[in-house]
Amino acid sequence: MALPPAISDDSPFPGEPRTATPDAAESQDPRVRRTRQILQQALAELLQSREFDTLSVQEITDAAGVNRATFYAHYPDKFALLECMIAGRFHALLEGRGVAFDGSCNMALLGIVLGVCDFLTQSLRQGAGSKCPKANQLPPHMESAIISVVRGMLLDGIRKHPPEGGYSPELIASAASWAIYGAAREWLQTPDHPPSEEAAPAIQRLVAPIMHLGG
Amino acid sequence: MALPPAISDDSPFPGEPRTATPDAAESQDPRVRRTRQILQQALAELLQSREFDTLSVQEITDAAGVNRATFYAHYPDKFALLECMIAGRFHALLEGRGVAFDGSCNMALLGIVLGVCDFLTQSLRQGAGSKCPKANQLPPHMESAIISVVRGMLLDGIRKHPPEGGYSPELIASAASWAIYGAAREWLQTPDHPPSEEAAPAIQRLVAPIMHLGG
DNA sequence: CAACACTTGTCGTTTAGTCAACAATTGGTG
DNA sequence: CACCAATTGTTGACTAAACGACAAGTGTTG
Repeated sequence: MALPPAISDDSPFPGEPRTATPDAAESQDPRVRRTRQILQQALAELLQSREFDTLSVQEITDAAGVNRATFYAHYPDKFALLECMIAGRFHALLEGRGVAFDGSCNMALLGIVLGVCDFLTQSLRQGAGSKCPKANQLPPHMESAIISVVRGMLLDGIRKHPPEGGYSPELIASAASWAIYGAAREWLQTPDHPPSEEAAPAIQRLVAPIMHLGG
Repeated sequence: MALPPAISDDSPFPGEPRTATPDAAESQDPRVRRTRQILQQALAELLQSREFDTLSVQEITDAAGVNRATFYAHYPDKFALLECMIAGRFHALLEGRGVAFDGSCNMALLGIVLGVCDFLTQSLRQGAGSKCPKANQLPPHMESAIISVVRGMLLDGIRKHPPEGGYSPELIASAASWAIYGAAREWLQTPDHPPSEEAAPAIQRLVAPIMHLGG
């Protein structure tokens, strides 16, 4: 297997596999939680010194102290593990900041945008040791994982406070999440870019019209 | 069960249970390594804010994310867990300092004595938050655990370089380990005691004659 | 080309961990 | 005293993980 599988279906839970596990909801079993967390932790540590593409499933499971067959009981391949790890960590970052669609939608949106900017920054800083072919750029698997999480959170928010423009929540969420990521990426690659606290509100105002379509 | 079970038989491995597990050697299975480490870690964290006697097995397993029945598959009771935790951490301290009976026996003995002094000091510092009935004193379970580890290490050393006094290695190891602990305890309770680097050589010279009996 | 070392998924069997229930014990509290 | 709530070990059924082996694919080295 050389190419990562395409991301198509809706992401069920951050940090939890999409495929390969028939469990619809997140697993209650402590054993399952444990092994998945161990695997994600091991991957994160390996990524500090190694490039993702050079890692084999065997290496990951060895580092995790988990049997290789167990890996395949949770993730279809290493790309799925990477996605779940990214999603889980990004979700944790937002949760740690208390970002949620409880109060103002605009505040939540701003929090998400700021989260994307900061998460992107720290992800690039971490992988600075490896010699990337294209500098200041995340591997595509990571990008799609982040977008997927953002889309899920926006979808939650839209369903709590549905707009009235006739657009499907999925369409709005997809458009907005890709827009947020693209803008954040553009901001980060700009040579002398302002701090995230300054850029995020601008991006938020840029994307807000998509969210409030017809509202 | 109110009183801890007596420590009688020889300790097989530091950080590993003595009883309740039929495994003679340390377990190879990653699962049992994991659970034991998780349980010991959970106990260590709970001890930072709670007194050992007030902890229930349920609380420990809850903190560890391990089922209560699993606890009893590894340890006969919470006292055994405490012993294994202490033994494991003390053993790790010595290993981190490279203390072993490879080269000079006197150097190894000095390292062990120094280890006991420092381990005792840091153990008391950690439990400083809890209101101990007798200040500057470890609960008896911890004391016996430390002595047990020291005895095991001395036994290893004696068997590598057996003295010729006709005494059994077990007797020599027991006498020396209790002497070391007693001396270190006395040193620590002395009001204006010197630093461990100063006290350890003195204790070592005190105990050395026991070790070299007839050699 | 063949030989080689390595990786990828998958499978069946054995073992460890989970979970709910159990009787027995302990420690208050009215 | 009786009552209640919590803790202690233990059991049995179910499930996840470990382990070894397997066929098949991928380089790469001579």
